Amino acid sequence: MPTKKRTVTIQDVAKKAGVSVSTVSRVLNGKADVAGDTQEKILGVISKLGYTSNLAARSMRSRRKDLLGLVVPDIGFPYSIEVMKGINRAIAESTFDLLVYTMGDVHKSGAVLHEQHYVSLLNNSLTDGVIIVASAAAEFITDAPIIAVDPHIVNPRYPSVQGTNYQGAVEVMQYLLKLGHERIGFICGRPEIASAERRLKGYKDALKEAGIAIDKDLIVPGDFTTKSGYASALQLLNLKHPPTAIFAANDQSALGVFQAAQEMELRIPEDLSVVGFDNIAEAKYVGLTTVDQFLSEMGYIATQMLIKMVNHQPLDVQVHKMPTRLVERTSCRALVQVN
Amino acid sequence: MPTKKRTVTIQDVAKKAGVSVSTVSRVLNGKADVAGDTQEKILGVISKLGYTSNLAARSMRSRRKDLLGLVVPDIGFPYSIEVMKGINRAIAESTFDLLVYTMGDVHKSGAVLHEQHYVSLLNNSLTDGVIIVASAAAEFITDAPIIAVDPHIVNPRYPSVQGTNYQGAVEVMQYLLKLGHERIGFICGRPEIASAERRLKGYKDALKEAGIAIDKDLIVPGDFTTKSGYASALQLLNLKHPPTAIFAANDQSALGVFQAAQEMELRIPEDLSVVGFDNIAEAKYVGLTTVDQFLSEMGYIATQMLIKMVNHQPLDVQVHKMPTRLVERTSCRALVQVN
DNA sequence: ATAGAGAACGATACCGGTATCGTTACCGAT
DNA sequence: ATCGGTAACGATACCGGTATCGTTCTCTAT
Repeated sequence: MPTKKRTVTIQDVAKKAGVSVSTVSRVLNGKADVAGDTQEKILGVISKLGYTSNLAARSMRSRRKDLLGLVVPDIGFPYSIEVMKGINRAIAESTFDLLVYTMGDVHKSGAVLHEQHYVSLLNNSLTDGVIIVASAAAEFITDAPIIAVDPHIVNPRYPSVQGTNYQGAVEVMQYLLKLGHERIGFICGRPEIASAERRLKGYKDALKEAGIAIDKDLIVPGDFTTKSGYASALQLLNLKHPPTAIFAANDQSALGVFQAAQEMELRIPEDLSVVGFDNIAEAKYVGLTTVDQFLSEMGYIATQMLIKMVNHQPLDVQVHKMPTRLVERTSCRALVQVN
Repeated sequence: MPTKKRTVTIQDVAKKAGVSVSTVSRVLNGKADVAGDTQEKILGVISKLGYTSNLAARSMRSRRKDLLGLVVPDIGFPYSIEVMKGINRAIAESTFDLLVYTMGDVHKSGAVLHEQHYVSLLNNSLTDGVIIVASAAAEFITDAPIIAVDPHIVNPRYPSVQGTNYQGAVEVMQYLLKLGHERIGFICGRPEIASAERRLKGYKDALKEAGIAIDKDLIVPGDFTTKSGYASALQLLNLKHPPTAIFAANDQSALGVFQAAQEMELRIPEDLSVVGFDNIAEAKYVGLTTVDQFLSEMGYIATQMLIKMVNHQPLDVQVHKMPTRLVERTSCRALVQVN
């Protein structure tokens, strides 16, 4: 065990170089007021001592940190991953770095509280601005740049990037109806989340539009997980009049439908048509027809908007609506002749 | 635009509650020396004002932060994602939170420099310890708990969790040899990375062991990306004597082999056998036979080891070797009768 | 020669917390 | 009545940087 070496501070550098801390700080921040040879000497000492500045100390005094924060419920979710890819890309193109705060498990108790805590933690401490993904947190924050991707509530007090969940769901239904399906099951998302509610409404409205009565048995609960998708699919498929098609509120639960179908020895799409929502990476591999809501792009745009806010530039729009696109793969079958 | 509200500080809370900052701090940290009603009043003020403590300020003075840092090259990589899942799990079980630092793009210039910078940034500023994933950074760090997952160099000066890359590669080769393959192509990983080198050595040694001469044409370069896997696969498949099987240094490049095969209208496994390494999520969907090196578990164990280090508990081992397991799926075909 | 300007650098306050030590009030014991 | 002990709380130094202002020195213009 090596002796506990104290970390090198700016004081050490100043002493070693025979100058004041002020001068070292000036060199570190590229200010003009330093003679050429002094600067060289200080830089030499810095690299010799292996000095790196203390983020905490710096961010206390100076406003600008060139750092953006990201609060995400669960890093492991495919959904989060897609969004993060886009954020990553925007970060790589910018002068900012990224600090991700995660709470490990959304479902653990007090997660929302934690979430709020972290947002303000990042917010008034370390970062210039914060991106919140799929959350209701930070409703009380007013004093710093914040942007939400797919917020849980419809009209947050801060800017956001949202998918066109309603329109996307309607398109799915029109597609299934065109294929001749009339008994279409719907696996809900978490009811407290705005996007889940929008998709359900799209499902219902499209049926009404087509003159088909809504059968309550065909609408089953869910919480966006594969597990719940599996359970709900079983429920649907064991109905006396099971649906010919299932529309799951997201791809993760659609994957659960695949599991259930396999277990009941139903082939997709021959015996059952399935559509999801999100277009996560896995969807491609299982041939799931779904709605691409360009999650990565949402992350990308949100980051760019946040950077604008940090730089005190005006935003073109407070709410950026991201269009959706139906991605037709091999999980649906036509029951009628389609032109 | 709302007026720039100053963030609420401990001073504000103290003033509002009619006590000193010391007392507020005591309440925040759960110290005993506070009267019951005083505590209640302060807690009331805190929630009324929506106060949250400034991480930067706190971590400057107090040694313990209950926060672990993670430096990861690219959040979007399936490899990183798997490791992070395990870390996430360990974090959820612990009292620590996690701060992830990413630089967006490994391939952007100066990334290694950035990486080192971030490590020490987190290290001596914000976190109690740091996990480094797949990197050569932090060679110069000596003064704080650090652990590496799959480090780029063989013997880092700090503890690490490593896969048994050599053994895993040997097993793959023995498997392919048993299936009757003799012309086996190898797509390399990034040569500067220790694990890539170990896998290559496993490939060569297994061939030697089987008495098969090494054909240099069958060993092609790569850099762990799907793109390079695609290009290298084309190179192999256009050989005068193309291989009957390709062993890619990781799953990502194996995915590139799939692309190349599809383009050349070769069926897998009928016309070409493919094996990867890592067992990322995608591998399951395409039926890729690969080596599971339990990335998630590696992240989990590394986190637990780091927590021990932070708590000044002794480590059982400095280098935790994680065994590998061949996952047989549908991307390989037997050329001979196998008992 | 002297004033004024500007370059180069130092001294110090300050950011928002925590750690340490000091102070006050109140209690029972001598 | 005086004292010692303890509970409750306040005052202040300090963490490691940056921002601000002041100081010193040189050089040029008058």
